[in-house]
Amino acid sequence: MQKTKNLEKLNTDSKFVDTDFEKDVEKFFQFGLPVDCVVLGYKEHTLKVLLIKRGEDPFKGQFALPGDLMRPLENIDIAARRVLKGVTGMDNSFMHQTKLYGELDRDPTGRVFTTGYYSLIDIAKHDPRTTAWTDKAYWVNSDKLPELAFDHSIIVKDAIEILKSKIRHTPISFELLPKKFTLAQLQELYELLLNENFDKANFRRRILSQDVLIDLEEMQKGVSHRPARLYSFDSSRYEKLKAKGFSFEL
Amino acid sequence: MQKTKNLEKLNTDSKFVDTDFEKDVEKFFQFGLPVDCVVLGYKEHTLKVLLIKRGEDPFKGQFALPGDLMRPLENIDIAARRVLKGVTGMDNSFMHQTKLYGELDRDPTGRVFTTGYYSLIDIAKHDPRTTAWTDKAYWVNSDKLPELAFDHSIIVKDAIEILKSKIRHTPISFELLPKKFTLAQLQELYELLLNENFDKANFRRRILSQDVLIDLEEMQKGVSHRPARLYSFDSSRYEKLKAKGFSFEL
DNA sequence: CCAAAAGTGTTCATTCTACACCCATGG
DNA sequence: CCATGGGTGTAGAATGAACACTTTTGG
Repeated sequence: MQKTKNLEKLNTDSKFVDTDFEKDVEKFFQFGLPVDCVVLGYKEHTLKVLLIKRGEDPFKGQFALPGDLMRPLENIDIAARRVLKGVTGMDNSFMHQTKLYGELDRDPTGRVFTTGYYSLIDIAKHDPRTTAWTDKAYWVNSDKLPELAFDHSIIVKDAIEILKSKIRHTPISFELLPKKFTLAQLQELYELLLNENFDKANFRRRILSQDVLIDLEEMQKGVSHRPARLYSFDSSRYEKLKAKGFSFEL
Repeated sequence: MQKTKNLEKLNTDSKFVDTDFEKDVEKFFQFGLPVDCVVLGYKEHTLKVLLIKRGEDPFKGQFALPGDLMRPLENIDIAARRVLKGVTGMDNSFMHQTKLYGELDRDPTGRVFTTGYYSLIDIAKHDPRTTAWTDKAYWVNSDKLPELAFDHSIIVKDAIEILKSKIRHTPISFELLPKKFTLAQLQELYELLLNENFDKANFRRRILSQDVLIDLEEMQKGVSHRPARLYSFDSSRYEKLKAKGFSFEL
């Protein structure tokens, strides 16, 4: 896109209208609106990002986020889930939107927006190397990311930051675990994402004192040590407490 | 838009493609991508939202958020600022994006997305009733909102929730105050947004202990009581602390 | 000297931190 | 009976809440 000459003027003078530009409306918006997914995965206390290698220009051969155009009558969240399922084969994972990206120069082929999404999965259970994308999907350590295509590096950075802040101040962590989980699993997840170690005793007290877990009175089985107690998240209780001004912390 | 018959199928079966629908791509995306602004304002310890009365169908005569189509080569943030300036006359206020909205039925005229933005201003200083929008702009108490056009009620709710959570856990509050401010002004802002009262002594200690304010060694002038000390936010110090793992709280 | 708001000190209760210790299971 | 991780108790430090108090200005 060469028509950048008047960009500055367009974006500073609210009365300025370039008719050549206006004629391009159709062309620009024919590109549609994609979603790009930051699929985070953990394995052995490391946070990884699922990347693909682009098969086409622009940025051919470079790492990028998995994404796709939204279909004309497709819900945004559903488009994101479709992409996630395509790469990982997973259907039921949690998925949140970050924001809409639309810098003018983010795509060299024209005006293309994109909607950022993120999710988090347990790599051991859902290895994407069993799907259609097999030949081009890679797990890359989140602290050793190469430069990504488009503005995808920024999208990843934003997603990780948002997830970290959410996990501290909202009970999002429970969406990331199986329905029944042990406090040790929960602690592991927090330590992984916040990159911090917690004292076992203090961690359990802090979590339990918030009073949003249901003690299932059920035990782990088949482990060669004292079996752990299983809990589940009491979302209806949480909603009640929240309505009264309570807010989950840490 | 009558073609809703196949919507469900489209959104559950990832291989299903309706060619009639695909032909409508151009039409749908010609609507472009608007921004809608949740302009929050405070006055006498009350939080208000700036609404307009729609002059056209759909939802003619109903309250709605001020918004406008993004121009083909306009930056998203800049479009939001353009709208804010149109309604309030203000140029330099802070402004953050919430997310992209795109439910299929959010606009009865077709497939229209919108990008949510929010900002917060001091009503006393910037009364919008001096701008072009004069005849149709209203400040409405945030806890007594009528039902709004489109999905604007949801957009407002999301924006307020995000602002509240941000002000608790990040130093966003300083973007909302003048460069030089007193601790009392800061406290007032927190009390307003969180709808909670704080003990003066404890509040100041909490803020000052975070060590991100610069004491300007300067005093308020012309007040008929002991003049307050002026402070400013030390953003470079904050960035340094943040990089070391510190996070601002409350 | 009064009103009004700025700004400080102190006490007591609560919570947090660190660390030592006991418990239940499989092999 | 040992290794392994689950789970608890507690002392001392740090933090927080409540409230009384002092200070500085204009009128």
